[in-house]
Amino acid sequence: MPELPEVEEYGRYFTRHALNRTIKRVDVRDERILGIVRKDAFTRRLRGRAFTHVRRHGKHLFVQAGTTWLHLHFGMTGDLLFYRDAAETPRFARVIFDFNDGSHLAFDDMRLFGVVDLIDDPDTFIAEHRLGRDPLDPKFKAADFRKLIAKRRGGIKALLMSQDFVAGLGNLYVDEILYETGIHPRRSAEKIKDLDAIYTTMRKIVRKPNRKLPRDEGELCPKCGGTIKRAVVAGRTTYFCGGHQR
DNA sequence: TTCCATGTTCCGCA
DNA sequence: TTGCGGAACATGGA
Repeated sequence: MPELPEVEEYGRYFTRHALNRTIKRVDVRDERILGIVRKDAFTRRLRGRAFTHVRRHGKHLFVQAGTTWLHLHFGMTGDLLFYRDAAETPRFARVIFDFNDGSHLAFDDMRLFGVVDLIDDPDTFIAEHRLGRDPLDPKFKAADFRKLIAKRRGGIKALLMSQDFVAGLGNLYVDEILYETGIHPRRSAEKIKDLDAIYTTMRKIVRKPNRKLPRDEGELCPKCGGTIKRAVVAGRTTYFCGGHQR
């Protein structure tokens, strides 16, 4: 379930379990999960090393291992699992790291939309892929958000989901932000007055998701009693309240 | 069997 | 140049 808050949690999970253990063996079970790097290079460059430091930007996780960085993207169904007993190997493990102490870390991904790769430098990656600011970055202020949005036009939902605008928001959290702020997902960004409310709500939800938006068409809105509607906006199934979201 | 899925990218069109 | 809709990717679950 990977949007920013989930990827942040994977980062903490990685830090808690898989740092500073020597990598004894790298098992690439399905090469389709790899990005640029080929299987033999991937294995060779990590074997004997240890992961030392985890960094996240938007939905991307970067883990330092000597002079290289492991890059993880979770796609729709990516997951991370640390375990000691090989019998616990998850069903769709695509890459498994075996550590010297007998423990394992698996990247599990049923649909294979995720990516496991090696990169030289996260900052270069972020720049090259034109990723926007991370909502959890303490230096990302309301004034920065206002400046950014002033340069853009188009529907607010599509904009908030654009990783080059702000990195890390996906379908569910954008719906949540618009529900909380009472904004219709198709409203033009340039017509929104209260940008600070979006900024504040975005930061709040990404820190502590509340998942209050009902995801059933026809249900009554707990906020205003309006009817929950379902539509396709920016190419994604969207739930919003026909009552208070304008 | 059919539809749908918390993501990204590429293409054609306006 | 920007934004948008649609399709593609791969696979299982309801």
